[in-house]
Order: sequence, then C-alpha cells, then structure tokens
Amino acid sequence: MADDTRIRMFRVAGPIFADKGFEGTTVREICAAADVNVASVNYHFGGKETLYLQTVELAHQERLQRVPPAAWPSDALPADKLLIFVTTILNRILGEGNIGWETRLLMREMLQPTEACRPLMEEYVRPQWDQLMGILDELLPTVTTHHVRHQIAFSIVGQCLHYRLANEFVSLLIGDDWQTGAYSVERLAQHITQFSLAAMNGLSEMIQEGESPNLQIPISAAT
Amino acid sequence: MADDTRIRMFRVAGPIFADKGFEGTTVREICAAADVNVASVNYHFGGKETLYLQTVELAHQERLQRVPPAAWPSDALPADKLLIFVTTILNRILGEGNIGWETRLLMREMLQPTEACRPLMEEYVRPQWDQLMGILDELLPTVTTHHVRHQIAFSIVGQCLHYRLANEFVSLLIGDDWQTGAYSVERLAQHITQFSLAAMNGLSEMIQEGESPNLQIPISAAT
DNA sequence: CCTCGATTCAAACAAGTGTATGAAACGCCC
DNA sequence: GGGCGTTTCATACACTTGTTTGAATCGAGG
Repeated sequence: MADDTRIRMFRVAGPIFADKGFEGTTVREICAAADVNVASVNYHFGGKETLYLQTVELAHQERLQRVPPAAWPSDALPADKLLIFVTTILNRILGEGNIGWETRLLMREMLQPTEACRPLMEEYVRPQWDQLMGILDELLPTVTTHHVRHQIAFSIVGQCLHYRLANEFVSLLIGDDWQTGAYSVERLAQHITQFSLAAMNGLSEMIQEGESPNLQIPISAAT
Repeated sequence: MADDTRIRMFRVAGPIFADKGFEGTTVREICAAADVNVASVNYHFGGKETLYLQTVELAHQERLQRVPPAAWPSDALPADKLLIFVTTILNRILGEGNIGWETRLLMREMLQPTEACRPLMEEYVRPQWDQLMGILDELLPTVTTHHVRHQIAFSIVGQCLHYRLANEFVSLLIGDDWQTGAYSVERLAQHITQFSLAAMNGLSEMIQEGESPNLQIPISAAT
C-alpha cells in the first residue's frame, strides 16, 4: 500500500519536525522512525521541503478540528465572551492537558515563519484577532482610539502567549507548582480574564474622564 | 595580530548566529565574512561550539553594559518603579531604536536554551524577576497569595515580551503604525504600566473583600 | 503463468559540514 | 640577519546531508 507508507511518514514526521524544526531534522531520521527507505520521501513527496509543507498543513487542519474556534451563545455577555476567547487560545496553545505536536509545530512557524507557509499562518491568526477586536468593541467606550484598542488587545494575547513561549522560564522561576494543577488552563484563563477586565475598567474610567491614556503619565493612582 | 582576528570573528559571528542560530550557521560563512581562514575558528576557539558560547557571553555583557538594570531613587513610588521596570525591559527587548544582534541572540537562547548557556540565561532573567516581585510586594495587599502574585507578574512580563516574540504578527496585524513612532518604547511602557496598575487596583479590591480571585468566576462586573 | 505498472530497496552520488594537518608567512628578540 | 614561537593558509579528512539511480519486489489483470 502506498497510502499506508505515506500516512506512516506523516504521523512520524510531525513530532520530529515540531521538536527539531525543518533544518534540524534529517530525512533519514524520519524514514528510520517510519521504517521506510530513505528514497521514499522523494518518491512520495518529491523532496524534504514538500513533506514539511504538507506536514504543517496537516497540523493546521488537525488543530482546527480538535480545538475549534471560540464560540458563544448570541446573548453572552462581553465579559463571558472574553473568558471563552482566552480559554480557547490557552487550550490551543497549551494543549488540553498534554502539548500536542501540532501546536509546537505551528508555534515554531509562528516565531520564524518559513516563507512558504507564512500565508497559512496569517490565515490561522487573523480570525482570532478579529474576534478579539470584536469583543473589545463591546467592552471599551466608543471613543477609544484604534491605537489604544490595539495595545489592549496585545496586552491580552501577550498574557496568553507568554505561557507557551517562555515556558522554559516559567517553570524555572516558579518551580514545581507549574507542573501541578495549580496552573491549569481554567485557572490561567480566569486570571487573565479578570486581570484584563479590571484593567479595562480602570482605563475606561480614565478615557471617559477625558484623561486619554498614553498622553501623560497619571500613574500615581495605585500607591 | 591574533587579537585582531579574534575580535573580527566575534563581531561577525554575533549577527550571523543571531539570525540563523547555532545549527544554521556554518563556520565557513563566519570565516568568509570575517575574511579569515576556516582553520581560524579551531585555532582560536577550539571549535564552533566554544565560539558560539563565547559569542553569547559577549552578547550578554554588551547588553548588560548598554542597557543597565532598572534603577530608581529610594523614595520612588511603587507605581513609578513599575514604569521604570517596564521601560527597562522594553528597552532591552526592543532595543532603543534599532534591534541589536545581542538581543536577537539572547532571545533565541531564551526560547530554546542551548544546554551550555542555560545557566547564563538564568543569571540574566532571575534578577529581573526578583525585582518585579519586589515591586508587586508594595503594590498588592499583603494577603495576596504567592500563586496570584506569580500570575500577575507573568501577566506583566507577558505583555512586554509579546512585542518582541510575536513581532512578525504585530506588524502584520496593525499594519504601518508599527513602524512609525506611534508605538515607541515610551508609549508602550506607559500603556503596559497603566493597564497593569488598573488591573491590580481592581484585583486588590476583590482580594480585600475576600473574593479571592481564581476560585470562582466573578467576571460579569465589566459589562 | 506472464505482464506491466507501482512501489520498495540498497547503494551511490554530489554537495556541504566541522575539524585536522603540515607547510608557509609573520613578528620579534638576540 | 638568523632563529623561533605564533599565526595564517591551502588542502585534505571523515562524516552527514538531500537526492538519484537502477535493480528487485510486489500485485492485480489478461
């Protein structure tokens, strides 16, 4: 069966590419793991690069299927939408429990996009960004400038992404707690949502009082 | 002059390693750029790995010298300390103006630490972490648990790091504005500080009222 | 049973990798 | 200027990389 070997190679190539990246992975390593001949990668995929590309594509679609985009009832409160949104992002990023190879591969592509799958990544990120901006529309005063909205959005996704990107140092800095359930996705999502909602509440007051943020430094409020 | 060639190799190796990483860089490439023989790397450094290690070390120290750790007058208010801290982090991360190769190299090490310079990275990160926790001690109610303090600290550094890590997508999502001065380090620092202070204000009230965060979902406050 | 296309395989290929070698060139002190 | 340790150089080495090749194997149709 030709399909059989192809699938076997996909299954094996995914995690390896995710761990070592495109350049760090050798076709011999993949073939050995899949128990096929080295010539297979060229026969079935036409080269290492095509195999990689199709693997990323596969990861994209599997991820999409396993963790569908955030969704909420039409009558949901904005704050609830935000919690759902953050939870979804965290689930995608941290994996629900264990970290799937799909996420690691996509994250790797996100940090240093291979020229070939940059469009794929845009397609992956853009809808989530639009979704978040929609939520912020409901949470922030209408007078809020685009500039401020963008910065707030980045503050929110920054909090989420940090737990994956700086994972090494998170576990280093706080020790054992990280591995335990003390930092479950639910807990993290609740914290980030609360933190961000409280921040936006404060900022909204300032905005509506005319002290448009970022034009001066009214930071002595919290002492 | 032997020192001359060594320095020339350092100067050239830094940016190349920063761009392509350890594995992606070839000694021939470095030697060609430095206009020295291929044998030089072995003669002067004993191997590619030692050269890399010393390059990272150099980047570490140059960075330390160019952007010294955050410091403030002893009578500074906690909120002012936070602004100074965030500004310093952003300066280190984004470079004051242009992005230096030192930062790119250290960031690369931070995301996937080479086993050899993991201790170096810890030495780089730990003091800043302690500094931030010190500031939070002054800003948060004394009853705040370690767990919550940690999460808040991560929320703050997450906001900062995001602008470097997801740089590709930041400029993608918001378009031209990113390149202009609309997102200067000062502006970003002010936003992140305000955002975080407002968040901590809100959270502090909840904590002192006994609604310890993260144990339930009191998120319908901001609608 | 034979045939023919599709698939697998061992082996080889050319290019590139980090490193080692031994001779040449240099700089300095006597 | 001669001698000598230091530094440079061209070259070669052993190894790995992705890819190619041509023969061997398989599997169904006539």
